[in-house]
Amino acid sequence: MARLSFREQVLRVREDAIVESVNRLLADKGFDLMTVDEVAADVGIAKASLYKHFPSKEALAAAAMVRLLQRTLAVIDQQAARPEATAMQRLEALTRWALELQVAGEMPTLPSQNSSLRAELMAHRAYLELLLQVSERLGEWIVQAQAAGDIDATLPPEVVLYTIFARACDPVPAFLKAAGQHSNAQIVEWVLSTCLHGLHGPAAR
Amino acid sequence: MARLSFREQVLRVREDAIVESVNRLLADKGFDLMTVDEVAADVGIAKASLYKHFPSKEALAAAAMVRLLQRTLAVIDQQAARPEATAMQRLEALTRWALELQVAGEMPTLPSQNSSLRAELMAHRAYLELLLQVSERLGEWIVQAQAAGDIDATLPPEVVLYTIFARACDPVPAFLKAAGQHSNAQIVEWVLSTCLHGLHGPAAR
DNA sequence: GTCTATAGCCAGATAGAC
DNA sequence: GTCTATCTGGCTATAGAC
Repeated sequence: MARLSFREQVLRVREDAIVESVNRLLADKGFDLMTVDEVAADVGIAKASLYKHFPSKEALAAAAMVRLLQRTLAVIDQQAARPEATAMQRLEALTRWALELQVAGEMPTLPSQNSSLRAELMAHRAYLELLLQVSERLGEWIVQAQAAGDIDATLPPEVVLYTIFARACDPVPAFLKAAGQHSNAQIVEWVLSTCLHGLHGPAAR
Repeated sequence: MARLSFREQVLRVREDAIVESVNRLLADKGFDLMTVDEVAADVGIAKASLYKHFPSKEALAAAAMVRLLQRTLAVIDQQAARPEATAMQRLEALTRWALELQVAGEMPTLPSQNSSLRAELMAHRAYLELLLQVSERLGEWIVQAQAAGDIDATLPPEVVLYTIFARACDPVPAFLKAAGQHSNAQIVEWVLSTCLHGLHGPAAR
């Protein structure tokens, strides 16, 4: 890989700072309530400068989602490197990581309804590529976990995949945090338990 | 109760039509993407006339939520009238009803992040009153189901309550509908199963 | 590439006649 | 209470100087 010039490194660092701000603001207020002015103010540059780096608000959101998917893949790699772990344990670890990210207020979430945003995401190659990679690698583990009897084999793998994905925007952690009576770790364990064992709980197993 | 005059009845009917439109638009596009112009056009009146009935966009959303909670209470009453049913069966029936409403595209959902909306809801007495009623009546069934061993007794009842509430805005049904390969009834059963028994499924019971 | 200043647009809310 | 026409503010995006 070619070495980056100093100018390019500066550029890269600045863009990282932008995407990190976007990530936090998306986690905080969501796409519709996040304004480009806020992002610029948070990064500490002028709004017009922002638009030199990213052509639209949608592109900002897409960049934040790409960053999230890259981190997700890193966690997947990390779990894949545990030879002693079962597929189910890997899926559980990934889901726990996502929930921890969420209770820490660092999980960006996009409205699935906004059509201009959807259009831009569906045209974003890096995003689609990463989404496909994540889906495929989780898909393998899901099938393995079903074969091992750890996941209900009558569920289509896509149902399992979406159910795991949905933990990233589960409103339950936010509600429990708002109540203010429980630790983040406790909240994560409860939500993870209801995801894996349902309301009935793991008692009978 | 005093009989309503003819004028009052007309008013009531019109407001019902407004709230029904809001309900569908909220289910369709969500609060942020729903415009007051659309609501007016959908009802077939001028925007200014809308504002004679409801003082703000937030008030429109609140009215839709009040309607939803009233219907929820009606379903709760209906379940309470089944003497042979267990608390768990009643909770399950209510959750199934909510999921059916969602796949039918009739479940209004509000962004939990919007603060002006939250403020207006928290100041809306009828809404709060109904929310409290629903929570208390479900809370009773939850405690009973825990005592009967149907729900994990180590979960705080509020965790169970929020988990059930969250089925109303679960993104999984919408994703599965978008895939277009499954019937609405099948989708409801899968999501209900993952809610009650988790990914592991009911096999071991 | 950074800034200040502003264009252009859209949506929530209102004025005022009827 | 209904309408048409308009106000107002905030937001995305851009022009143009440096």
